[in-house]
Amino acid sequence: MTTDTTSRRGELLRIAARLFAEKGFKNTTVRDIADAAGILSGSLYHHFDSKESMVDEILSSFQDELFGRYDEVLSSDADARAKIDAAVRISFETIDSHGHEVAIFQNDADYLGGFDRFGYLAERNVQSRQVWMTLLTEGIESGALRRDLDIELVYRFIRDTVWVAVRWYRPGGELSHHDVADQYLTILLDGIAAG
Amino acid sequence: MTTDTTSRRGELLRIAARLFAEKGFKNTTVRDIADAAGILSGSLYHHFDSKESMVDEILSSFQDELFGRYDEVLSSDADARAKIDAAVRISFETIDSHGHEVAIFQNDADYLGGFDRFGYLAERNVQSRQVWMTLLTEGIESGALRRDLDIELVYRFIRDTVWVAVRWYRPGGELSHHDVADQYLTILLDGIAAG
DNA sequence: CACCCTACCAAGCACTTGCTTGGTAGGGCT
DNA sequence: AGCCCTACCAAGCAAGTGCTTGGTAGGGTG
Repeated sequence: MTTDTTSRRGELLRIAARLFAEKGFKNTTVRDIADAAGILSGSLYHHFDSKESMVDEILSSFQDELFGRYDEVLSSDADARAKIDAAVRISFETIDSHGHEVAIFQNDADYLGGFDRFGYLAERNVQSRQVWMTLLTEGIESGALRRDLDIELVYRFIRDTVWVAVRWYRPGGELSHHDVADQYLTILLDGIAAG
Repeated sequence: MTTDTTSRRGELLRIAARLFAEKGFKNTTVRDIADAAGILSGSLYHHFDSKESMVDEILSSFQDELFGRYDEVLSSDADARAKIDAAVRISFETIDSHGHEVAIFQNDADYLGGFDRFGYLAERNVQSRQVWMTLLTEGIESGALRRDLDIELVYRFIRDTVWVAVRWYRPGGELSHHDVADQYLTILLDGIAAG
């Protein structure tokens, strides 16, 4: 046999991530994961402490990567509109490259947040809000964005719309993540009304 | 005792709907529902065939009501923009008045759709798409909406954004559903960019 | 009074769940 | 050859799951 030992663990995590994304964390059993990997459920515990620690590893490494990219945008010296543009594009790129992780976060963060070990999920939410509020405030003060909107609502609008696309976006489909981001930014910035 | 016999069933359904919305269908046990109602789990089966039939009843009656309202808008003689406006407002009103049902549909439709008895969920999705594509096509042809957008994408953005608000909107909070709809329609139609 | 009906209880069954335990195959290293 | 290490198997346990069964309290109706 000799499956590459260094990657077997990662392979199991990828399999688990796919199932968690498709069926939800609670609704995915360790036997589901083991079946998909061609082993028995008990054998998973040679690699991982628990089902929770699997999803923990999946989500935490994903979040670290994502917020690293946000930080790059925040600290860049582009103008407000360009930064908002960049932050939106990061989201759609992430849905393209890490769709499973995004789906798990979207669907199961509420449930997982109830456990101590997933406290960082709530922290990341706060952090995400700060990123966007900074960008939007910058946009309004620089005159790039209109002043007559509720900034809190605009934030929620963007956050929800951007991430919920994971429900229908499929990598390799007709529309690339660039296409989707282009269209979304057009709607967000200029609206769907004529003239 | 003598709890009003005609409403006891409905009361149990309301309790179940709240729990399904808060914790998800699969993650809500019949013991959770019974506890919240102050009875034993087995006693639920005097009123309902199964846990599935509870959520079935909750969702189907809700869907009937919702699509009845869409039909009214479609068959009205208002202009395209007014119809889109009305359809969006229906959604936020529904989130206000039937938040639990909307949440269940948003979170568990995928899972429930796997069972035969919930085939109407997929049908309703098709129907919803038709409603919106009709409205958007009408809007473009009448000149109310711009022609340079992917209509399929516009539909998805509207659908997702409108319903995902159930995640944060709370009836009786600072913002009424009218406020939210106003702001949302402004963003959707005219965008967030200045002048 | 006798009877019925609604709403419930008490107990438990069959199954699924996450996880544990003791053991094994087989490649690599000395 | 002897040994270790990684990856896995085989079996099963305790808790939790949806649901069933036989029974009961108590108000309403004839």
